[in-house]
Amino acid sequence: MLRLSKRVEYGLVALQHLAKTGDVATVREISDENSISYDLLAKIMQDLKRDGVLYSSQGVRGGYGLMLAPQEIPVNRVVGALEEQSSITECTSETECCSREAVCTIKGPMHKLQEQMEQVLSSVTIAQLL
Amino acid sequence: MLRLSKRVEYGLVALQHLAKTGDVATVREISDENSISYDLLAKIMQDLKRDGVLYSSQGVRGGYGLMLAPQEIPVNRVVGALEEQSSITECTSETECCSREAVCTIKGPMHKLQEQMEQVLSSVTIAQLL
DNA sequence: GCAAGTAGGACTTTTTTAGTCCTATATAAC
DNA sequence: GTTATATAGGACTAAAAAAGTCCTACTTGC
Ligand code: SF4
Ligand code: SF4
Repeated sequence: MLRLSKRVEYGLVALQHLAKTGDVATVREISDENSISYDLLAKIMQDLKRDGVLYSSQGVRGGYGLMLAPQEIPVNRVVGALEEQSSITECTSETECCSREAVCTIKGPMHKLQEQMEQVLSSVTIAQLL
Repeated sequence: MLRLSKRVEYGLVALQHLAKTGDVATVREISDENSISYDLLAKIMQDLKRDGVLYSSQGVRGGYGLMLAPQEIPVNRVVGALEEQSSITECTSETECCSREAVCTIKGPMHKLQEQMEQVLSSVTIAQLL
């Protein structure tokens, strides 16, 4: 369906929120203001932290903050951090692919298409969402 | 997951097949040569015909053929013909959207991203898969 | 000590995609 | 005009992925 998952969408919303306020925010704050499931967003924030886009501080008065400037966070980084697979087809590496690989005649072109998609996604940053 | 469905993938393979041979082919021929489920491909071909990309002739010695030159069939046309929804988010029209629309702050940017994706998809044609 | 936070495992539900099965209809060849 | 070979298409099942929920543990400022 060529659709971005809700995880990515929520992630972008959260990053936009942090970029806009320029301050630390708790998951609760972000989820409330944007009508996003708290539990779901909590996981997303953890993933973004793991990826190095966010830092966190635990305990009272804790929360999440941006590790990078908004213009340093391209959308494809968010996709990479939040989705298992972000390839346009089952083909990930040049070598292992789907069961039809032996007879497949579109693998090469698909990889090129993939690259172009990546480029679009990497050319847009959080700063452009403000 | 930002992934093209198998329907689109198989559709592209089939179109490539037709473009390569430049002749009419039956679903059986294409499905056999490319190890694609016959039933599944049959539906795909019907959809591509409905969209005007292919013509068909029924009965003995029938089959499917291209209605357009390979360079006149961009990938995004195939996507449009084979997938219900091809938008990057739930947002389709400018007006109706998801339940979070009232508080959503990324709708505009998402639409722009969508446009760029479309452009990539429309700039690659079947001719480039040969 | 306790309230406010993040960290994260395990799970259920829902939605989407992929794949199958069966029947009807058209037509060229004989 | 019968028959084999095609497309046309409805209905269904199975599998995979995404979305959402629930519960517990750990951290830390006050
Ligand atoms: S069909 Fe071809 S392009 Fe698609 S996943 Fe398989 S090998 Fe890759
Ligand atoms: S969250 Fe915003 S961009 Fe996403 S579907 Fe809802 S209204 Fe559209």
